[in-house]
Amino acid sequence: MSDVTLLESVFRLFHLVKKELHLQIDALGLELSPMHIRVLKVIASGACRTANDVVQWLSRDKAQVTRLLNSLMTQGLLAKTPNPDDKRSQLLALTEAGRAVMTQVEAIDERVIDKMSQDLNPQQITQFKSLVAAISRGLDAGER
Amino acid sequence: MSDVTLLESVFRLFHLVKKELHLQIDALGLELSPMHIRVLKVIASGACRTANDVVQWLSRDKAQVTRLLNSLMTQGLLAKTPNPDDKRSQLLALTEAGRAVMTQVEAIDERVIDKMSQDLNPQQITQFKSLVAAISRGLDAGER
DNA sequence: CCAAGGTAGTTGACTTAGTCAACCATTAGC
DNA sequence: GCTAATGGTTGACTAAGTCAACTACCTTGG
Repeated sequence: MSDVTLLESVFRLFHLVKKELHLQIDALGLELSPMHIRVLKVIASGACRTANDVVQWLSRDKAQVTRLLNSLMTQGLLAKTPNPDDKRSQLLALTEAGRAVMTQVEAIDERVIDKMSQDLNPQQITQFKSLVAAISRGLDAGER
Repeated sequence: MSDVTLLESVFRLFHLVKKELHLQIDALGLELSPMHIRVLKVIASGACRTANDVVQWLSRDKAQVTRLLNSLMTQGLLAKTPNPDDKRSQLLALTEAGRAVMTQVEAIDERVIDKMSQDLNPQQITQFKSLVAAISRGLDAGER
C-alpha cells in the first residue's frame, strides 16, 4: 500500500467511490446507476437542456447518453419536449417523479461526499479539487 | 466547470485517466486493457504470487481476477505453476513474453504519469497522494 | 435558393469492468 | 476424520463505454 503511483491512486480511489455510491444507492432502494444519477443531476441543475448538452458536459458518447436518457424516460423520471429552436433536438425536463427522486439523490450525494471528506478540512478539499484540475489540465494538453 | 463536487471531480478525473491510458496503449499497439496491465504489474513487482494475492491487492472480485489471469495466459504472457504449499492454488509468473511486454507497459505508465503530473511540482504530487489516502480512509471507515 | 456538408439523436453490435451465486478441490480446526 | 473455511472456476448478469451506420434536420457558400 505504501508507494503507489499517481495512476494507481486514481484507480483505487475511483473504485472505493463507486462502491460507496452503490451502497448508498441501494440503501435507499433506488433503481438507478451512478451514471443515471449524474445525468439527472446535470438536468436538474439546469446545466443541460438537450441530449447534446449532456454529451458535452459529461464528456460521454452520444450513444451512451441516448440510452441513459431513454431509461430515465421509461422510468418516468424524465420527459422530452420538442425543441422549438431545432427540430432534430428535444428539450429535457424532469417529471414530478424525477424531481422527487432528485431529493433522494441529493441525500446520497451528501452522504458520499461527507464520507469522502470526513478526514479532510475545508482547505484540503479545495486543495484536492485544484490538484484534480491541474492533473486534468495536464491530461487535456495535446489532445484535440 | 466552475464548482464541482468532490464526487464529480473524481468521476471526471477517472474518465480522463482511462482515456489517456487507452491512447497510450494503442499507440504502442498492445492488445491489453487497463486492468490486464494492472494485473501484470502487480505480478511483475512481486507483490502478488497467487490469484488470491491479486484479489486482495487490487480489491477485485475473484471471478474477475480468474478471467483476467486466464486471458493473460492465453496471450502467453503469464504461466501458472502448482503451488507446493496449497494444491488448490497456483503460483503466478510472467513468461519471457510477459516480461517483454512489461517494458512496454512501464513506458505507457511513465507517459501517462508524466502527463498527469506535468502541471504539478513534486510536493503537489505527494500532497495529492496523501489527500487521496485521506479520502480513502474516510470511505473505508464503517465498512467491514 | 438549393446542394453539400455538418449536427442531433438513434440503433446495433461490441468490449471492458464488475458482481453474485453455485460449485469443486483442498486445507484447517476441533 | 468430519466440518467449515478457503482458493479458484464457471455461468449469467448489469453497467459503462466505444464505434459505425443511419435518419432527420440545419447551415452555408456558390
